[in-house]
Amino acid sequence: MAVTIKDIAKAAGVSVTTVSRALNGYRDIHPNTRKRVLKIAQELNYRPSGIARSLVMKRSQTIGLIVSEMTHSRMGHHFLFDVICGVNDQATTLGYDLILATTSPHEQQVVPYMELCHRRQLDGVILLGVRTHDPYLQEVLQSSIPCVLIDVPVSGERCSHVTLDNREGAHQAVAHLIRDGHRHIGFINGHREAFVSEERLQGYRLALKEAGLTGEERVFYGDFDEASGSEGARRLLAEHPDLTALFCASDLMAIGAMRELKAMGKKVPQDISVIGFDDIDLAHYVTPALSTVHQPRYQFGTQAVDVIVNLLKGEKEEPVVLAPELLIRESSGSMPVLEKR
Amino acid sequence: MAVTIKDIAKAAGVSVTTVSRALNGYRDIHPNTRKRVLKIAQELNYRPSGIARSLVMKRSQTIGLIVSEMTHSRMGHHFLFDVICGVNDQATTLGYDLILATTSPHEQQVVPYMELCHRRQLDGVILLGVRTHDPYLQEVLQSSIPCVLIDVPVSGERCSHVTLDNREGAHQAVAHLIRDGHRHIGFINGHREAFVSEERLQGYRLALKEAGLTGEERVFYGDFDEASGSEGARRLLAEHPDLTALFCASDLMAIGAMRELKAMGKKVPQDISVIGFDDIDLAHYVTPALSTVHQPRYQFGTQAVDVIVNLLKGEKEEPVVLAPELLIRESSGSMPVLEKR
DNA sequence: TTGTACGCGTTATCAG
DNA sequence: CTGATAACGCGTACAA
Repeated sequence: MAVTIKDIAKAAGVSVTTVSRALNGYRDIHPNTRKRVLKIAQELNYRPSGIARSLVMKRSQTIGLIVSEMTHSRMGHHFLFDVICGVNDQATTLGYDLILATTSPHEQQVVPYMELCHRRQLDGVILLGVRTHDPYLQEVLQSSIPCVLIDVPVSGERCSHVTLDNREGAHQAVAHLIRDGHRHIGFINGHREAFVSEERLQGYRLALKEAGLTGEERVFYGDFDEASGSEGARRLLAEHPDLTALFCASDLMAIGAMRELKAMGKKVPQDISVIGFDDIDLAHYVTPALSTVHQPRYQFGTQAVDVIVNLLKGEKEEPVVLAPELLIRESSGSMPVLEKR
Repeated sequence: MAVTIKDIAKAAGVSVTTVSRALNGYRDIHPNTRKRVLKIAQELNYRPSGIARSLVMKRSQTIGLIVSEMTHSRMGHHFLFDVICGVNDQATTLGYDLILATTSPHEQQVVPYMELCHRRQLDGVILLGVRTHDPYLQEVLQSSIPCVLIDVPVSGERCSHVTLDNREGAHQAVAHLIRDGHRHIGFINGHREAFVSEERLQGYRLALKEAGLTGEERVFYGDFDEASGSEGARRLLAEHPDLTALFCASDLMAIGAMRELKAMGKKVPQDISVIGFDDIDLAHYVTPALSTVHQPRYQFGTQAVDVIVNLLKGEKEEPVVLAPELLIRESSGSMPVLEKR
């Protein structure tokens, strides 16, 4: 059906070797021969077969983006889409194709990591959304194919990661609240199986400690989504009515918390301040606009590709840790100390 | 490096043919031989090469999802992500791999459609975000590989599409406004190069016509994003101060319009009603919550895959037209006739 | 039931 | 500068 280099060879009266050389820009070929071959290839509307090339070259110019729990995980599209865009754009720029695959903690038990990679001859893999105990984490390290994890601080021989300085991000947010006069600050964290949760907890603790508030640790573990934010607010305030600020490990939880606070008759930020994490689109559309810690999601994607491509060249890659940025909007403010006491 | 059927054959003392047959579940093979082969394959940790298989089978079990203007187009992730999820999930379910590729009106001129398809031996393609004058539209129809367009009402021999009944969606929204007493209804449409724009315009017109409001057509063409919604509101109200309702071809434009209206000192919905289109997440987070026409985005994806897979089987496929659903929230309401006059 | 031989489209090796 | 020839990993007539 489709025209191959064999057809071109025939039409040009040369061997396939020569055609291949002409097409791939080798130097040891007569300029005229090349021109003729190129012209015929053009006329015949020749398109190279990446498949065949992959088979013989043993590399596919393809990277896999494996996302665990794409639909349900973390903030769903609020977080994932930008990362995917970044990965896609940069992969395209660097001449790689992108295969999108999804999995889940369960799926990971039935389909081995290497199965996915080998089937498609993936040159490298970017892994997104894996939890601390997921099977793939081990398999990745044992695998011979380069991999970069996003938001999972694991590295190895052919393995690196890109993430945010989550500790610093949480620290900035909580330190800001403290500067605003808050002394009783609750923390609605993500679930324990996310690496970022531990890091953000550390940032929260650090900020409290710096302010001599060590005994004031109030943590609730949610699962990053809105409903758990509501629950967190309810629980924390039931146990600790003196809380004047809430720091949340995701914007979605912050929004859930704000909804709950409103239902409780508390005004944000007059009665209680709220700061989120992620800076998803919603954050500046809700009322009041949500103060939050911005994550450069698109960059996560582009950087991950950069790292994987370097890994592919055999270079050892240091992890990439991006900087958070605290954005203060309307949901946080000074604690009304004077009025209250 | 990796273990092949050749290795298995050697280890099992049979020919590669036998191995191939055993692995692929053929019947004409001795049960014991099969067991032995399977066992050895297992022990050797064999993984089949999809690449090699694709080469010989001439199909890759891969479908391409080609998105034009992924980052900038239409509502960006608000629309795309869910579709991608649907495509991905259903493709996985049906045993297909997914290659994600992006393009743009400009890119389409430099990289021919068939280039993309052939390089990866795509079995079929789902095309998203193409405009009325995009080059790929023609190429798709000439191509021999099956394709389904999303939101582009074009069909052919090996080509079908899935879309919303946009005309009906717009009609429902505008008819609803009319039932609420509105007589002067502006329409902020998307740009002219989107197929859906024309369809929604028809729905708007139909509703006006049914109410004997033919002369009341007030249309502004935006480009689906927030800023153009603001501009639309400004322009329309400047020229037609008597407007008491605005129907917008996207939620983003509706949100932009509401922002502008607020700036103009108009209250929604007391002074003017607003209805959007899409039902993106933002719609029910903004204040007032946005009335809108819901699109089953995830279904767009799954249906597209279903259609493409049937097309692959050689079946002729009818276009899929999904039903819109009007959701009335807070941004629209009865026209305050009595108070005003 | 099993094996031989060939082909898929391409690149690489090595002579000429 | 060019051309046989052999891979790459797998499926499949055809034979045995």
